[in-house]
Amino acid sequence: MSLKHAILGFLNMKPFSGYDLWKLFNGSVNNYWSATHTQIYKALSELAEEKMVEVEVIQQESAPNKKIYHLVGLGKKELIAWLKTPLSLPPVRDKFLVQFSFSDALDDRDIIRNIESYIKRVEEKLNNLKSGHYTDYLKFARSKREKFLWENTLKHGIQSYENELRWLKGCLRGFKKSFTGSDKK
Amino acid sequence: MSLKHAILGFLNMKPFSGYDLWKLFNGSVNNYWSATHTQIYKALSELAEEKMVEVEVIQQESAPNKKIYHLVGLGKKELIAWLKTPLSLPPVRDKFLVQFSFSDALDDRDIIRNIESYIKRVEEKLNNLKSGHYTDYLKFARSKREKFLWENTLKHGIQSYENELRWLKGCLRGFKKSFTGSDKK
DNA sequence: ATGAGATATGAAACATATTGCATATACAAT
DNA sequence: ATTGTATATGCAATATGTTTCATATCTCAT
Repeated sequence: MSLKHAILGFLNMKPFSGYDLWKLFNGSVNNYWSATHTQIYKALSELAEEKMVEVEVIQQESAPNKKIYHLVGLGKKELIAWLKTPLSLPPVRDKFLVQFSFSDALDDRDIIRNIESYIKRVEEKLNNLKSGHYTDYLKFARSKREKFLWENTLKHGIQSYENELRWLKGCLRGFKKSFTGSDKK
Repeated sequence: MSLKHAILGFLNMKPFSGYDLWKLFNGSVNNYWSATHTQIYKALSELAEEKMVEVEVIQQESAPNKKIYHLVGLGKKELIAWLKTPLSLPPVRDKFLVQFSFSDALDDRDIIRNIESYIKRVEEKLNNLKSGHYTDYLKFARSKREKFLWENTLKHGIQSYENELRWLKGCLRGFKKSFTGSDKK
């Protein structure tokens, strides 16, 4: 499970609670993995069973008690081993492309509407990434090297969505040019 | 389930058996969705239960019997409705980026090795896509519009992997320039 | 004061995907 | 002769992910 490795990776920086980790994941502080809180709590209790992490309970009055998870020897070993394993490309599973490639069953107008609506979503995402909300955590990098890795991870997201947008706009232009006028299949 | 919609999309072109569909999916004729044969057979029997498709059994002597699935009214309606629904961006879940962003725990050499190994995999994939193995089915397009959609779906794959490669090579160059020499963290 | 939202955790049910096993025939290559 | 590959289907177990529900306190705004 790669979620567990992502958690071990975070805990290698410093101890976190499940709630902290959820915010790190969802707040898209880094934009390469998403997870729900339920998933994270479950993974953490499994990691504790597997002796990869240790729990420290913090009594709190201002809010419910916290469980802080610490990375221990076995977990660190597992993390390093995983970080060194060569990964293969993830399987592609893109709903939009499924929709797009079967769209000959639709009217021209519906096809154009779909592309335009998806363009809007990608643009929103891109503005969000570029807005700088997500550059704050770069300050917490503990070395130039770590900062380099984080900056480039962020850049990956921006570059990917820019590329997606380029493709979408090219499609829209091409489609309108070739098929507008004949608005029924 | 989007797998079911992809299946309905294929059956809208012409009737297929589960085995045919598996080849269409895995043979990466189109490169935007992957599925195992087990998954496909299960989805087909569920679609039959839901009255979206109908089964026709073909007796064969040269090979085991075939079940050919036909799209019927209800399935066609469901397909058209789904094709028109605006989709949101898929969640990002990229193992390589998880590995990359936590790699400060590794030596320079291991980081470089990881990037180089991933570059090779992306290049293989790209050569594969560009080789033209997957352009044959474009001939089966029944309209200029359908051909346009399929060509652009293929182009999406190529453009995405080219973009990935650009990013990877930029990272590698940047990393070597900034950190080579100090080979321990 | 009343409700919304943040903090904090987790069980249970459901949905989806992967891996391994199982079966059976035909044809081509070694 | 035997191995491998293609055809053709599907069950069972496991892994992974999402959604819904449940609980409990504090703070801030209306």
